Amino acid sequence: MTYQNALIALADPTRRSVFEAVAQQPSSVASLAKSVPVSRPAVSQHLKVLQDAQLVSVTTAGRQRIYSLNTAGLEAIRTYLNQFWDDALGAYAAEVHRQTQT
Amino acid sequence: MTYQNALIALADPTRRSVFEAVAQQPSSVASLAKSVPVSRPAVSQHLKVLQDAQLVSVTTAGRQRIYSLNTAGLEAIRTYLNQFWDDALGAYAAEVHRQTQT
DNA sequence: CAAACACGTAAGTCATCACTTACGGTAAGT
DNA sequence: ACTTACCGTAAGTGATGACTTACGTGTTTG
Repeated sequence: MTYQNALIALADPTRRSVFEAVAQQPSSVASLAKSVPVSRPAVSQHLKVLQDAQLVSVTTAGRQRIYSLNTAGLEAIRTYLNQFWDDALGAYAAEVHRQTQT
Repeated sequence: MTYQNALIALADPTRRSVFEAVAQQPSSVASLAKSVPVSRPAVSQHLKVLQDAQLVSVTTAGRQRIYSLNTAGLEAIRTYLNQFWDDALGAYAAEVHRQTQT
């Protein structure tokens, strides 16, 4: 369920930039807003989407909100993608079998 | 460059359904259109996006176009995501180091 | 050669979404 | 207490994109 949100979250370029910045180093919202060509509220909205997708986590520190990487969303995508590697192997085996049937 | 297109391609639900159907079994366009609640031209458009993202490949067979799984797009996403696991490990190590500094 | 099939593409429509400004609420500084 | 800093949310706008119908191209069949 969450891998769908994670894929949608990482599809947008600026939201992906925000995510990459958070992954490199836990940061506040204002700090993240400086590394991206959009307004601070826009960054907040992106962070909400990333949080729903379990790609980032928050911790309140005084009047700051420190966002950090959450691997749960990444794990969700990875397990989803692994399924297709099995499909690829199956298809390859089937092809080999077909070629062998002279 | 292609991992961005791959993420965008897999973000849409119906396009993801088309991709999953192709991964399970190489199919023609008309065949795929039956497994999804949209028109045949819509499926064609989705397949174009998937092909640009190197998630599917085509091979012409008579008047049919057989689409099959292409692991290149999947590989692109995987290597992109792996980078963040390294980030997570680095952040964890830094945290351990901080906790150790009494 | 004509008819039918499989498919891609063009053009247009409608909804979703990314972004902005404006506002309210909480925590720190003076 | 008053001001300043940090942040989330509401409302509105513009653009992107997913979908439809209509049409053109190439391939098989009668």
